Amino acid sequence: MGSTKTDIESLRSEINHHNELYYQKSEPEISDVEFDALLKKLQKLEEENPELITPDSPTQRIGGKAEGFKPFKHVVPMMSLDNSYNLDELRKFDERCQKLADGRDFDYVAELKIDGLSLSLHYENGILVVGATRGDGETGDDITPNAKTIRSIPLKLKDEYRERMEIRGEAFIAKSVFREINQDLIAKGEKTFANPRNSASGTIRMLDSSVVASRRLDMFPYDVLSGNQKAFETHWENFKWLEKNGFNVNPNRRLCSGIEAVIDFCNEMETEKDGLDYDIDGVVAKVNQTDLQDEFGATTKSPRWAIAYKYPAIQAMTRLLDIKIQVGRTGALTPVAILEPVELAGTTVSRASLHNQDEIERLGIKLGDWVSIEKSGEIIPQVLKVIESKRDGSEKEYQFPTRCPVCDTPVVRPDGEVVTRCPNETCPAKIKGRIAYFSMRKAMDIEGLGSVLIQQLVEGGLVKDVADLYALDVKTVSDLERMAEKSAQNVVDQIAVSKERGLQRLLYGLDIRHVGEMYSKILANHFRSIDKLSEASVEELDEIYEIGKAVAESIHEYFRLERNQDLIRRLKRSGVKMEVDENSSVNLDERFAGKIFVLTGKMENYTRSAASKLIEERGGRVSSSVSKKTDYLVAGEKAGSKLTKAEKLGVEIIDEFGLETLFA
DNA sequence: ATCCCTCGAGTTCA
DNA sequence: CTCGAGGGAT
Repeated sequence: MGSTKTDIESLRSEINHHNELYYQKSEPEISDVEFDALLKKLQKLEEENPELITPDSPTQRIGGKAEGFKPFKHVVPMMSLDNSYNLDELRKFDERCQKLADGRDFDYVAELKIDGLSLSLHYENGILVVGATRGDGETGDDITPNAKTIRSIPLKLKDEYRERMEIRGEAFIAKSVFREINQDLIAKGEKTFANPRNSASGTIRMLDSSVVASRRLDMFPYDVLSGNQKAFETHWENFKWLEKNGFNVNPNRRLCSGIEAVIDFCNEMETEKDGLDYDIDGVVAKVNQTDLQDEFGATTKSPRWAIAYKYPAIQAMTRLLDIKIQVGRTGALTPVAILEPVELAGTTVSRASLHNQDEIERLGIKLGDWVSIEKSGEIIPQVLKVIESKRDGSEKEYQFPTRCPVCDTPVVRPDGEVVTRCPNETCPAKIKGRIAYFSMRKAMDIEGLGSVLIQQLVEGGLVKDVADLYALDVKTVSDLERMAEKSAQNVVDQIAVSKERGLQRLLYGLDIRHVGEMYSKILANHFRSIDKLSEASVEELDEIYEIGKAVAESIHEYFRLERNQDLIRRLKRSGVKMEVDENSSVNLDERFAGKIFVLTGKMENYTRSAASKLIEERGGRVSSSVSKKTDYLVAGEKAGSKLTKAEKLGVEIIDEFGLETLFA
C-alpha cells in the first residue's frame, strides 16, 4: 500500500463522495454507521500525523472544544426583511418596485422563508474560513467549528470561485431530526427543546462541536456575495452556482415574471408547507436583477428589493385569569393579561400586554373570559378577541384603576393621549425604573445592579435617585439580604467604574424625554460638555440638523428644572464625568460631521447609495436638493440643474475624486 | 399638506 | 419586534 499521506487522501475523497451522495442525490450507498467508521479511521490517522491535517479535511467538521465565541463583524450587514401579512401588501411592494425600476423590465424570485437562524459563511480562495451567526446584523458570533459540522456546507468550493466569497443561508434542524433529539433528551432526563428553531439556535451556540455534529443541523443557502458585492447578475444564478458547489439548495423556488406569479407560489406553498420536513414561516420575494437591487438600495431596516410574505400566525384559545397593572419608568400604567398557560407555536404563553385602557375597552374583555391569542412577529403574544359565545355569566367587569397600584397617587390621563400615568415623581416604581434604565448597557452599563438589588435599595430608602448610587459603600450594600461582601464589593466597584463612561452614555441614562441612543450621541458630539448643553437655548438646539422643535423643547425643559440641575450637581460632585470621552467613538470625522452633501450626476466608482453610505458612516448627511445649507455638491458626469443652482448659491463643488480624498 | 423614514418607548420569552 | 410620533423632503 502507499504512504500514509495517500491513504489519508483517498479516505478523504471517499468520505466526501458519500457525503455528496447523501446530501445532493439523497441516495446513500452506505449506512450512517459505516460512514462514521470511515470518519473515525481518518481521524485516527490524522491524530497520528497531525502535520497532514488540512483545513478542508472532513474531520475538521468535528472540531474539539471551543472556548466561547469571538464576535465577528459582518463585512456587509445582515439586514432583516420587511414583512407583509397579506397578498395586497405584496402587490403594493410590486408597485413600489415598478416605480423604482422606472420602466425597466425585471423578474422576481420567490423562495421559502425557512424558520431557522441565519448564518454567514466566508470562503477565502475556495476554503471555508469563517462561519458566523447573524447576531444583531452588524456583529454575530464566530461559530466556525460548529458551521463545519453541517454536512451540506462544503469545506471547499469547486466551481469557479472568486478570491473572497460569502454564502448566506438559513440553518435549521429537520422536523424529523428534532423529534429524535427530543426523545434522546427525554431519555437522558434533560430539558427538551420547544421547537426545531429553538433547538437549532441553541445547538449552533454550543461549545462542544462534537455534540453539535450529532444534532445534524442543515442549511439552505440563499445568497452569494463576492467581496462586498453581489456575486452574480441575477439572484437566480446564485442558486445554480450554489448547487454546482454542493450546497443543499432548497428545491422550492420559482422565477416569476410578475407579482401574480409570486402570489401563486405563496398559495401553492401554503397547502404544501405542513408536508415539508422543515418549518417555514412564509415566502420571500426578491428582485432577480442584482443591478436593480443595488440601485433600489435599503432603508436602515431592510432592503427595498425584497419582502417576506408571512403566513397567518398560529392562534390559540385560553382564559383570562386576571389583569395586572405594571408601572414603568415613565409612570405609564400598563395592563397585562394573566392567561391560563397555553402552548402556542412552541412556547408557553402565560401573559400578554393589553397596552392601555382603550385596548381593554375595544376588546370588551371581562375577567374570566375565553380569548383567542396569536403570536404576531415571532415572539410577542397578542390578545385578538374575546370569544363571547363561551361566556357563562361568571365573568366580571374589569375596572381600570384610578390610583397608582404602587404609591396610591391618583393617576392622570391627558386629553388625547392613550397612556395613563402616575404623576408622582417619587413613586417607587418610577424610581426603580429610572435606576434600572441608568444602569442599562447602553447607558452607564453598571454590571451587577439587577432588578432584585434595585428593589432592595429603593425599598430600603437607600437610593432615591441615580446620584444616590455613587454614595453607596460596601458595608451598606452587604447588609442587604442575599448580598455577600464579595458581590457587594463588586457592585460598588462597578458603580465607581461607571463614572468614567462619558457624556453620551450619561445623557442617555438621564432619561430626558425624546433623548435616546441617537440623540444623546448627537448632543454629546455637538456640545462636548453637559454645562454647554445645559445653557443651550431652544433655538440653538433646534438649529441642529436632526433635532426639531419638540425635541429641542424637551431638552431645554429638562435643564430648566431645579430638581434636574440638583441631580447633575450631585453626580458631578461624586466625580461622574460630564464631558465627552475623547477616546470613545462619539468623535466623528471632522470633515464630515454635520456636513450636508448633495450628490448629482453619475459617478464612475460608486453607486449613489454606496457613496451616501460612506458619507453617513462618517457622520455626514446626504440630501437630495441643493439649498444654502448644503456644504458640498458632489458633481459626477452629466450633472444638471443641481450644479447650476449650487454655483448660484456659492456651494462648494467637488467631483468624485474630491470626495475620495475626503474619504481617505 | 402629505409621504416616508427614524428614533424612542414599551414588552415577551428562552 | 412593532407602534406612534417627530422631523425632513417633496
